[in-house]
Amino acid sequence: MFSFQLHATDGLARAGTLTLPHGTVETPAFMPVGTHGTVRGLHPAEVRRAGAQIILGNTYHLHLRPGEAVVQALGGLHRFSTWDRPMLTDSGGFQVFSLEGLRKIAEEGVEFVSHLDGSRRTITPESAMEIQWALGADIAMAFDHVVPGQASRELAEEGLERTLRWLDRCKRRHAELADSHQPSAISDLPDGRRLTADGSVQTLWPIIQGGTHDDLRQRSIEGVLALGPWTGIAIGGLSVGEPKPVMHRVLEGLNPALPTDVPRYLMGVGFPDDLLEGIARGVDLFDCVAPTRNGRHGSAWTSTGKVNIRAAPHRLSEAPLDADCDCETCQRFSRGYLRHLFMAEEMLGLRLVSIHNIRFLIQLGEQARVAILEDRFDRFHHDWRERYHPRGAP
RNA sequence: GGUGGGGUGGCCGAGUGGCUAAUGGCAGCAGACUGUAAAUCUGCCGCGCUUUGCGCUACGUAGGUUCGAAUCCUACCCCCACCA
Repeated sequence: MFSFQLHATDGLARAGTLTLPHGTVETPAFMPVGTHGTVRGLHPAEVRRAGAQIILGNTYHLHLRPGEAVVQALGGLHRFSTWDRPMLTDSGGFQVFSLEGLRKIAEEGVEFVSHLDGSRRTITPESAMEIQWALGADIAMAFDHVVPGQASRELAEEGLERTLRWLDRCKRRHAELADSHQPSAISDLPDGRRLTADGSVQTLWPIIQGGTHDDLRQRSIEGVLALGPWTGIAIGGLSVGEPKPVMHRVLEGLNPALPTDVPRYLMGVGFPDDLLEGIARGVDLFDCVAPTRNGRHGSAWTSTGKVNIRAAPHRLSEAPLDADCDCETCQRFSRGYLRHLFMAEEMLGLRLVSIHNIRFLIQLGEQARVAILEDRFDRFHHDWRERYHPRGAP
């Protein structure tokens, strides 16, 4: 049910196919983020047409609202959202980082003050598994302790050691859930719908931490592998405030220690240039809120750099966002119209640029894959960088 | 014709002697955003310059009082309400 086939490598870059209960994912691939069970602003059909093979959901947010019991009662996250392809749920570990000030970390778990109503919610490694099991994504993520990019060695070490201890607990609880899952014993609702998520099986992926310290990263991966085997391994705690060269160094340092026969997932990355830098360093999967968030904010990526569609010069432009893009937005709408939509605060504008940005990243993954298969990734990467000059970059 | 209220920067609208080139909001301009507390946030926003500063112009118009006026006085112009 869970397998990864590596088709080709080009330097450290890899092209493969990941097989999951709800379908396959050709890598390298970008996974759009759908925190609340929806890629914000977009219809599942639009996400699909943008080329998405797999999307994310979030444990913390879906636990608070509507609650995993509701999702489960309505058939699991796939059926609930009508996204019938692969899905991955994040564990809430990132919220330990992003909701700093609203949470308290203890060995047992993390106590959150709900940002919705102020109520106290505790997420433990065990409950993160139970929630994700109820949501029913193909891939569940271990509950981890993410620390900021500027974190001291001491804090990074604390985060990585706790993440390892929690991983052990996640693995045990997830195994219990899987063992107790008897397809023949799925309880049914009176109307015949199944209570468990599609009746399909779910896999658990661990997360490597260790901040920006190479030796801590090594310790983290050794600890993770000792608890294996795994069907995929995630690299967490990057793109959280550390300089880019540091992220690159950490990825390079990790490479020799990573097994080659499982996909590597770099969590929370990234921007287009980061995607290629990650692929160049052996990463297979990415996710990031940037395409949708930036899209809503009027910031679009194009093959020749970043474009702020609200900027005055686009007022009379008939050109598409990106002449080289095959997305629905670029095939149909002018910059002038898109700018108008943003100035008028029409929601269509937010959606159209989100669609473009998602398609842009997915297309980038597709192009990289072809280049790797044809053994010309370095050339592709170089040429791409030559054209893409994000403002403010050297 | 009379009485009362009012005319402030692109718009709305505070401000009733110095701390006011003038609070706010809108509009406009530019930027940020990396496992989503984000359709959010930040900066600029009279003109010019050698721009952490300097100069000029400015609160209907003209004049006056004062060391100093968007703020006080006079006249005029215009707008609104009510009365004839």
